Amino acid sequence: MSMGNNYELYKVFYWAAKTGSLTQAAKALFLTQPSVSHAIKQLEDRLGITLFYRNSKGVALTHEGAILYSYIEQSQILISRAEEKMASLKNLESGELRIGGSDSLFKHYLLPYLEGFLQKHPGIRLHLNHGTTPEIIAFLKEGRIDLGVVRMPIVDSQLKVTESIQLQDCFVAGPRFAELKNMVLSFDMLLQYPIILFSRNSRARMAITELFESYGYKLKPEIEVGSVDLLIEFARKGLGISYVTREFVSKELEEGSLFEIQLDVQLPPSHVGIMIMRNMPLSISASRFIELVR
Amino acid sequence: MSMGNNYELYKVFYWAAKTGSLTQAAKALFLTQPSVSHAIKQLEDRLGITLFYRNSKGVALTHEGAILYSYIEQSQILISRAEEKMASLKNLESGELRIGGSDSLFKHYLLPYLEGFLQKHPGIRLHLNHGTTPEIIAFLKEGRIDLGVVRMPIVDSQLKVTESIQLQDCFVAGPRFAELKNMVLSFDMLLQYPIILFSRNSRARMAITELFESYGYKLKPEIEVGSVDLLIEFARKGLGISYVTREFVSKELEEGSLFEIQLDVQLPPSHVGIMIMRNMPLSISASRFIELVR
DNA sequence: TATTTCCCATAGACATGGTCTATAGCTCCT
DNA sequence: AGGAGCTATAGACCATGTCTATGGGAAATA
Repeated sequence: MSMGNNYELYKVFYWAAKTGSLTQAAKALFLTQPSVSHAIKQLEDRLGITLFYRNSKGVALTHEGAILYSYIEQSQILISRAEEKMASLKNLESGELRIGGSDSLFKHYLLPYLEGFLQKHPGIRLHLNHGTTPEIIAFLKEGRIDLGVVRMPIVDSQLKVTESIQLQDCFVAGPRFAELKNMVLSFDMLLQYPIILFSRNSRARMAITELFESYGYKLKPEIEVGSVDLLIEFARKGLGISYVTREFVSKELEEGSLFEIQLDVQLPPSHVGIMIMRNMPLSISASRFIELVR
Repeated sequence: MSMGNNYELYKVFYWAAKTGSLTQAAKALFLTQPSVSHAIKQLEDRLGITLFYRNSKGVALTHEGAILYSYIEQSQILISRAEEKMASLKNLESGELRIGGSDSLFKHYLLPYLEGFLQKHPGIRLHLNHGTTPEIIAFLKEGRIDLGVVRMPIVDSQLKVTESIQLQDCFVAGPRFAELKNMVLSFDMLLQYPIILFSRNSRARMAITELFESYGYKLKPEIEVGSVDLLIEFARKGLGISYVTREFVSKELEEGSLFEIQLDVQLPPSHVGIMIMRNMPLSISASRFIELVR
């Protein structure tokens, strides 16, 4: 068979060589001296090479033993480093957390959790990948991210989605349209005003468009913008009425730079979903982060 | 206690990661698949970290597993190299042979053995250290040479000396003293001629000086030289009568450029001794070389 | 020289734990 | 639906690594 079959013997050899004493090696390894003696003898037998000179002071490497040691020492050091690294990963002293989602969810939903997590675990490197929901799902399946944060609903049998907080989309306007503040509008009335929508095929836009259609209306935006920030900004400047997530404009609503348009139809709420791969183990950092969010 | 206690598990991990399959790893390690499965599970449990994604095609490293692998791979490669190196040492495909002795013994006694040994084992590097007998003994005790080749007798309890071939010292002269060729000389007569001796405190010189003294004569050389080659050369040139080892001038005796002086007293023979440290394991190359010489 | 005190080696009992066979569950492919 | 890959699990078994007890040798101590 192969010669030095049992790698445990190299560990014993390493400590015996390093300490120059079987007794010391035994202490380091939490073994007894005879065990170490036996292990060394066994390694020597398997290799067919005498590795140590024994005398009453201890042991010393033979020439061949010294050659072996030069390799084994490196090998053992690598294993030690590996174990240290694993410990640091486990304790979240190092590692990385890779999250996919939309910019707005990062900013308005995840930010406080991320702050807390990074403060508690400064060794963790954070990677945020933004994209559309299908892109995020693709990232997840490619293993490029540990978890995705998107709007529900998600239907994909490979994914496990846990519902998180509820969000309420709504129409908001700036002071320019102050006359609408205390009114309850119908879709009909709303469509008299310039509408600002998110430009991309976002889940929220598709949902609201469908809702209007189900009532027999066509929702055609005057302006399309590419970011949630611009949706807010344009509404504030009076360029139109923006369809936004209420929770994302809570500051503007409070300070009065925006107000919510009241409609005679209840707009459907949406939920944030946290997606992970079903049947795939979570990275340590990701599972800890999800605990934190929940 | 410490986490990844059993280094055997890393070997299993290495092959599982390398082949991407527990079944393949089992084949490589001459184990069964359940054993590998169990070993991996155990390593994961001990580390507290999931190392592989399992699916019906096989296994794939998790992020953490990949980090572990980057260390373990190096470590395993080093062990493989170590085992290869040990095998090559054992087969005398590499290694070194360090011998101490006198120049003349190297040249006239060991040379043919060394030639044969090196031809058979071209990977072995030879180190020859010359010095006086006490120096050689010191080298041995310091571990700077594997074996020493010197004249007997040696008395040192730390050494194990095996007697090798017998050598006969004698006086030789060149054609200049041809008149002595068929004579049997007494010490008295011999001392009429210029004597050439080895200059250093060599064992042979001390022995012959003592012998003369035991017969009541004082052996005082006309010329002292520092090498055996010069002893021979000076005698050939007729500068005097040299005290040399007969076996070392066999060529000159045959071709007639030197002849042996016959004495009425039998000069004591000497033996070559091969010294090694008692109670210390021999290097592989040294023990094989000694077998060859014996 | 006698004594103590370190070492390491050996013997034999014991139990841990690694390995096996058998089997089940899963996914993908035909 | 069936087959052919995987991996996971259960439980029996025994090899081997570990222990205690002991012996012997060398070196320091007295």
